[in-house]
Amino acid sequence: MSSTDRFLTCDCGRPLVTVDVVIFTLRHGDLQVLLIRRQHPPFVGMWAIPGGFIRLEETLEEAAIRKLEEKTGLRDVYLEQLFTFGHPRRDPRDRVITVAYMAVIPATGVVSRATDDAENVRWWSIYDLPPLAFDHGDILHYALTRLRYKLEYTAVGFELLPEQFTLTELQTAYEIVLGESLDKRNFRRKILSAGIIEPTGRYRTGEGRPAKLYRYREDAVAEVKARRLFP
Amino acid sequence: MSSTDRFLTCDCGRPLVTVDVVIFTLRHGDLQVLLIRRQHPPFVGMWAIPGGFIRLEETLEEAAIRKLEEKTGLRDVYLEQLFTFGHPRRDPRDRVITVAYMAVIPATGVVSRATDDAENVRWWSIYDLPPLAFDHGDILHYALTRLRYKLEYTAVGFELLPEQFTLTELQTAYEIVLGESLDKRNFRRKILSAGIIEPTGRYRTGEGRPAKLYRYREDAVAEVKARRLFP
DNA sequence: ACAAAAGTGTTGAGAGTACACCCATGC
DNA sequence: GCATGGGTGTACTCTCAACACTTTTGT
Repeated sequence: MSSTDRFLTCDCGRPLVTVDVVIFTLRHGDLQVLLIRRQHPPFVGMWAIPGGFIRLEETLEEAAIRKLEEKTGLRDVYLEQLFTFGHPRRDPRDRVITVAYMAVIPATGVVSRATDDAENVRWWSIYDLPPLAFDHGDILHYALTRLRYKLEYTAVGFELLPEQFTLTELQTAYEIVLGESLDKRNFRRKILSAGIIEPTGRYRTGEGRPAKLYRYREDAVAEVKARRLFP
Repeated sequence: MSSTDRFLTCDCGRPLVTVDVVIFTLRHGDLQVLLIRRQHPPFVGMWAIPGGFIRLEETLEEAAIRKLEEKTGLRDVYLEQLFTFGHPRRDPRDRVITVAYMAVIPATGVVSRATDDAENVRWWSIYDLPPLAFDHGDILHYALTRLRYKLEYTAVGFELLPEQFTLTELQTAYEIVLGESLDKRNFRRKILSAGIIEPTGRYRTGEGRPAKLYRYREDAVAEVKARRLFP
């Protein structure tokens, strides 16, 4: 069944249910989201959050994982249910309820499929978005609020970085998401005293003094997953 | 259309969507939730969170408000979307996705309709629940976690009390929800310095010294509503 | 006068904030 | 040797936690 057919085949009083996945990453020193240009009515040519109908035999999270993999080729990334949007006229064709998810993928997460069709699938700065279809502006606004919020009391910020990273890279990631600059000494003390990262023993060389590389501690990863509010 | 019909009339690949409303209140010095005994299969005789199908022309929040009023006769109470539960087999009959809400009503909120049918609609202690239908145990567990969590950084606790209240009543409400006792002096200092309540000038008399009555400040009420994460 | 609940201050520990210079490497 | 980014410590403020007695009323 094509997605368009769903709007034609039923008059039983049941709504349609979709998942939409806000995919955040860091690119070029900027917080970006993956959007898709719509090819079909309504809102042709406008940009939309990747999403689609849930299948009857999959959970909501499985649907979100499936959509995420279709667009990015990635699995096993941070994924969290955000909110369910269900205004009766958010889609002009039919009653469509969407369960919004947020995914956070590492800066180096090579996203091959996203560039297959660069005209219609691309990354956008969260601070400079194109016109958006449906209520997707609301969804993105909510996702950004939640991401910033969780950055302060969970370790979700680490999901934006590759497995090994320097403290400066971590601090820069925080600064980009929060949209404010942080004090280097205080940031380092706070992160290190939290005991959630450990040095790998390796160094990253480049211009200037080599920087010590860190990784998240295994048990800290477990703790982050536990903080996903549900399940 | 009766609720049972919905399970018979469609084979179009669309799920059913319900709202379930976890209604919290304080009764007899205990944190309680309103539950309904199921009269129809599945899970006959087990207890369930009040809920029902959304109508095509109402928002999700309107559906939750409607369900809340049907069961309690109350409007204009604190209501917040919690999480959407959508395991494919959470209802054995059909694919049913439920958007869970949490309502918090004052201890004195006279709930007339809840006692119309005291056999099948009653309050239960959150700490001593009967066998629950569907995944309603998970939903209640999540709701309690969220309520405790928000108690610490929002003013949702005030929703459990009538318009005027004493500081001891407020502290007791916090202690009941959190399941731990709090220091009287620290609690009072923290609440008063937050500047969200003000004395009414009246006193409650009873045994012992009369207690000063407080109310939430109007602008604090606005702030609480703003803290509902969405919309 | 006494029972019952309301109300009130101080101290110590830890967390957060502000702030400026030296260090190790590549070229 | 100099440009580049990495790495470090201290003092002040504020918040949080622990802790016990006095005040006001009704009977």
